[in-house]
Amino acid sequence: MESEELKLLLVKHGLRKTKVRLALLRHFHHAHHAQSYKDLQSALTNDIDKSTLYRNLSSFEEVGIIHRIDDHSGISKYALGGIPSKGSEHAHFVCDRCETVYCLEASTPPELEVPEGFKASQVQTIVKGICAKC
Amino acid sequence: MESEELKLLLVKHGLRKTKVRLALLRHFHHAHHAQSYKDLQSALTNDIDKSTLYRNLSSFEEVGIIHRIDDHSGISKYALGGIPSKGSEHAHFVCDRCETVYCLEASTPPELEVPEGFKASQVQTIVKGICAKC
DNA sequence: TTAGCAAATGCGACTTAGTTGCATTAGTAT
DNA sequence: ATACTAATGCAACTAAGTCGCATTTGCTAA
Repeated sequence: MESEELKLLLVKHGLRKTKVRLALLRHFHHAHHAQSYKDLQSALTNDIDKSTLYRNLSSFEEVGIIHRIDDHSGISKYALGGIPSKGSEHAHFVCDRCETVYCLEASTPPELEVPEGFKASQVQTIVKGICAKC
Repeated sequence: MESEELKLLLVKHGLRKTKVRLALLRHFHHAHHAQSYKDLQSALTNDIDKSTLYRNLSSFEEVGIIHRIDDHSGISKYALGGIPSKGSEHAHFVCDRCETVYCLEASTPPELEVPEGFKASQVQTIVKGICAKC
């Protein structure tokens, strides 16, 4: 993805083109797995303020540029792609050894039985195991 | 479950019978949904030290008396029953309105496809929706 | 181009779940 | 009863994430 395309991505979602945002998006585009706050902070050469970074992650999530992943580590991870809507849901793989989180794009959400009176609207799946690198 | 049974539960797992632990277990036994630290603290009449409570939850989890549930709220919840092993896994239901967490005992774990080189060992599922009470 | 406004940034202080070290207390085995 | 070990309580700490506010920057319309 070219710089121009990244800028378009921001404009398309009504977000201003700032250095921080472009740097973030550029990194997300190169990353092949989900990124934590720390991953992002250490990847970006000139460091970004904590609140700024978190606020941008929120904005990106809100407009659907990225989605937040809870891998049960207590630390949120983020990856390109919008919040999975009905039909586009995908599971996430968490490596037990290196703790890297991958999106399992091809995964289909299972239809689960819920008790009488309960109404399910969304299913979130996390697969734990060992990744290809470990 | 009688007091004697609760004591046996502790002994069986090599844990000492203390007032705090018995109170905790008694409450877990009456609870019909997963309990957070706050739930437990406010349910127990004489309050328990924070570290003591957390340490006991860890001990219980370690020996398999309870299991910890991550409902993506950032707050761990706990419920009776050991860490789900192959075959005894179950999903968890999180109410979008009241945030109560229920164990879906009857749920079967879905078999998910993972990419080449990846090895899945466990699948954790969270179902979001509206519970019977809401 | 520039003036002006709203949005984004950076900074610091704060919140809150959970942890750790340590002295004291209480279970348990002998 | 004794003595040892584990559990408790307390206080101080950690770390992810949030919030208020002053300053800066991007965008728009004159």
